[in-house]
Amino acid sequence: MRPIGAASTMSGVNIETIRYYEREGIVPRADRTPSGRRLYRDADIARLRFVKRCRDLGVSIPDIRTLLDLSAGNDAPCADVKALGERHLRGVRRKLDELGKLERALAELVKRCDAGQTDCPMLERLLADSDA
Amino acid sequence: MRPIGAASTMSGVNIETIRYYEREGIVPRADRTPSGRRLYRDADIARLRFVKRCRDLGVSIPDIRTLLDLSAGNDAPCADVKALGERHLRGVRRKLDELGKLERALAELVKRCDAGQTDCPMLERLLADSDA
DNA sequence: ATATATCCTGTAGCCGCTACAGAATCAAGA
DNA sequence: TCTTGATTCTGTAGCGGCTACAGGATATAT
Repeated sequence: MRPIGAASTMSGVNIETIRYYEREGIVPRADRTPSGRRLYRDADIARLRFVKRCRDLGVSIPDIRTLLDLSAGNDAPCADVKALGERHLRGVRRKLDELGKLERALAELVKRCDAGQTDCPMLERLLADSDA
Repeated sequence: MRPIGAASTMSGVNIETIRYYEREGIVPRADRTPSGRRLYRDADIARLRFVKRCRDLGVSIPDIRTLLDLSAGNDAPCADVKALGERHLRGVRRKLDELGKLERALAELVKRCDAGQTDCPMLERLLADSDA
């Protein structure tokens, strides 16, 4: 049973964020000392770490809720978890693709821009009327 | 001089977003009809399109402000614009890299997950104590 | 006893919109 | 002219996922 600071260090979740998760019901309300300070057992900290891992993977809070619900059921229906993972993966790949296009567009803009000119080709291009 | 709906269609910027940009001072306060409706001339719409292009490239609002300030100066200091573009490009590449790692991690998790099992390897891995 | 660290609640802010509600105004047809 | 329906107005609140206070209580170390 550790205080919130230790739980934060051990899980990698910011203290304020832990309290936020509790408010939002993503983690259950923590036990308290007589004076009202939160106390965490290892299982609670593991749960925080789970949430952290998911967040680092870009999983949304609602999706994490779903995963936690699934894992809480007697049988964890792997097919459901997999479906969620695949859906998320598709989203990530879409973003990756968009970001790649963006990178190329931006690199092209910067490349045209040879410093020292009075009229900046990058600005000109962004300001231009046409979309070409 | 067109009403906001036309300006929205022509620039690709949502009506509500146009009003938001005006509130935030990203675009100047539009002229008004006697009854108070906004009117846009082509130059205003071009400006909206500029903002839109930048946003599509992932440029932040503060950075767009900077670009607009730069372009408003008598000489548009190309070096400054280029610096901003390069900084932004570095940010994009960093994100691209992170997203790539995420994609691989997620694909690995999903791959391990052969549907139909009682215990889901994906959940297990996310719930595991170790970080390995 | 005191200093400092940690914790509490509650509220407000961040970004960049988006979504209302409720009222006014406009354009076009009957 | 009247009516209908589309468009616009202001103002406010909400989104996600935190983060940053303020102002106070409690714990720990010297």
